[in-house]
Amino acid sequence: MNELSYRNWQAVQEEVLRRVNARMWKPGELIPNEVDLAAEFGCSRATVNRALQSLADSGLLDRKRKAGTRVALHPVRKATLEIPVIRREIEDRGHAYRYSLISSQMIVPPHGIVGRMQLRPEDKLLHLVCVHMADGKPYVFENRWINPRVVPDVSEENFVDQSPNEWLVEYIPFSSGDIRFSAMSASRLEADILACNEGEGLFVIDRSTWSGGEAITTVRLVFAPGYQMYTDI
Amino acid sequence: MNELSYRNWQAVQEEVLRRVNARMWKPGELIPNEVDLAAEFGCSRATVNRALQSLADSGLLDRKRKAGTRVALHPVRKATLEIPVIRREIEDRGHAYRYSLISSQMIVPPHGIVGRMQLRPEDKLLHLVCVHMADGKPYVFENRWINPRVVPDVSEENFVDQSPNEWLVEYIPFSSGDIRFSAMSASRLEADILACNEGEGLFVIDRSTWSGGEAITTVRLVFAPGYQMYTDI
DNA sequence: ATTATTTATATGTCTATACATAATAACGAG
DNA sequence: CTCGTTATTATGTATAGACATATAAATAAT
Repeated sequence: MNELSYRNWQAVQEEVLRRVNARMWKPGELIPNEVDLAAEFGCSRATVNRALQSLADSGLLDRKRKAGTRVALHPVRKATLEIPVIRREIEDRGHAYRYSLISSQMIVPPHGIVGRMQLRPEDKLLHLVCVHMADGKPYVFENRWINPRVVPDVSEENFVDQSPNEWLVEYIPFSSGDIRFSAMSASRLEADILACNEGEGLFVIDRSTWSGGEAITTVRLVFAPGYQMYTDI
Repeated sequence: MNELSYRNWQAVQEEVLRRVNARMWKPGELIPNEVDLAAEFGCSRATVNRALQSLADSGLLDRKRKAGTRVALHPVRKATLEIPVIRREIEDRGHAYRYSLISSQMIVPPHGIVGRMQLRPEDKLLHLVCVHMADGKPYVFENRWINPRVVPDVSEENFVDQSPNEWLVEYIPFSSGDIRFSAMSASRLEADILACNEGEGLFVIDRSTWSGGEAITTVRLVFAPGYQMYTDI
């Protein structure tokens, strides 16, 4: 049927994708094994492996040792969002960046934060409230808690010139965490800070960062109306 | 300093990660090339390559041919969101799924949709409005446009028993697209359908799907209050 | 000094081969 | 017929070696 050979993994991937889309290999079905595909495509098994593994990562295929490779029954779409440093995000969009610290205090956090960060009830955290602006207009409201037990240097920093967002990226190791996207209605506080109407729908990111077993920081970012997070799929 | 060898790519990756976190290799700095690292770690260059490539994918390293590999100056965090079929999302959370079609008509879409889907102005699309429910409570409001030129089978389907969300996943090839996350304030329409207050902040996903050069479908999903999208990072 | 050309080099990828590993399928004992 | 053991098999991954390719740096030409 096809005498051309697919000599690189991208070409193999495209051909596999084509066959899945053309329903030559239907959802749930087993596809030929790597050795056979390599023979058919005129390339090595490693090349087929690279192509199939990448498609499995993106959710189109399910692979299991010995069981073989199947077309995913419910292809879970994975959207990869890039979460940049806020300053960069604003500057990349061609706006002037400005940052302003609203408050900074070392206090015992409310119950919710203690739970989420798995702290002892009496632990004090650095609580920072600040706002990032694009061309002078409020862009995002940052409400952050930092654990000074994990980040001792944080005491020396006053966060007047540099935002905690940026400071942490620079001084804290690449670590694990979780992130939540949601929406909220602006309270009086958010409306004031973001210069919007009370009750308006706002995009929210809640993020916690961990180093080993300890919480480094928890932050809520509330974006001004109109904010969108975009990605290709 | 260290006589152990790192014989698999995960071990190499961990060691590289450790060195970056320990600031042995600082942000912006060039790290040794693959050949040298392979020699040091006692493994082959391919193994080092696998480890570094994976770290570059996750945003920790910047790699360029001839220029070498650097620790990223602004490590862009990438969050991978899984976008499941709505029915599955609801059922996985242990709730009873129900779906209800509100309206279905073949009409010329408004200007915004024509632009986004790059249609000719007179092209008619199938417009579907429906709601997905979890344990009888509104969960998400689906507002969808489908291009019958690309999906001819859509005319035979009435979408009473099966939601367009599910039908499309099943019958439409794996294809490219874009996705937008944002927030909105509930209008009268959303408030009625989602049984919430007018003006309430709601989480919104806008998604367009393309096959080759043609738009297949555009959908706006408006989620009931309290909805969160979660992922590990 | 500026621009075009060449060269050197680090990453990108393919190959063939080998062994590891998970998991199914076949087998055998009770 | 059921349960535990063994064999089989497809994927997972390591290796050495080779060539491809982008591009920074050096060199030559203008």
